Amino acid sequence: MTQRKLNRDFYQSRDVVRMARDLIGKLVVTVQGDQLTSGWISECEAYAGVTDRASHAWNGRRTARTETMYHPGGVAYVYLCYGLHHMMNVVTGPEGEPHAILIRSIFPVDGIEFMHERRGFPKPKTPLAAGPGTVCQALGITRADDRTDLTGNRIWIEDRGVVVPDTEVKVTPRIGVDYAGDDARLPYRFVWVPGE
DNA sequence: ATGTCGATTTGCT
DNA sequence: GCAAATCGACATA
Repeated sequence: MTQRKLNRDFYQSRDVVRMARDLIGKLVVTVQGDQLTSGWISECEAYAGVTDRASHAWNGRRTARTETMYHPGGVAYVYLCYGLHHMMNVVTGPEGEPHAILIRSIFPVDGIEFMHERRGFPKPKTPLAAGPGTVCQALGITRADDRTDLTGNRIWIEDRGVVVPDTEVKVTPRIGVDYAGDDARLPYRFVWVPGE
């Protein structure tokens, strides 16, 4: 059996946009106490280093918050948005290059009941983990998880051998980055649409 | 020190 | 469709 948990080499092995494409169909897992929750990554967006106006690290911006993005690939970048929503990113690439991938949606797999609990038992029609804020809420990820090593035993990503063909992956511009000028139109968002 | 606004979600009109 | 919720990061001074 090959090692399923993605290792540090993987996180540094390819361009951030290619990496975002390849994270579709991988399983993101969190462990909190004896509760394990997980889901297939079904939607994510690449934020490409210092040249990407949509990125927090655009133009080399380096602050206490963005410092995480400059870490070596394979750590989590988690920040607070609108004062109440946590955003979970996967840092990729070599140390010093601030590439990151925002996890926007998952298809829930393990611990679904516990994820419902974390979400406050939303109405049946409400998506459980569709949208970056709800993903973090369902998986129990908060700003305390910023800089968590993704090769550790708190948060990690597994390759379970699921192969998502290009025909099932929609590529679109990113959401909510209108401030980024021309870069707002870059095709850096990947959405898994099974059965397409 | 102060003001603006965000890689959003939810519920109400 | 619209606005409230809610706060820290960042820019400006």
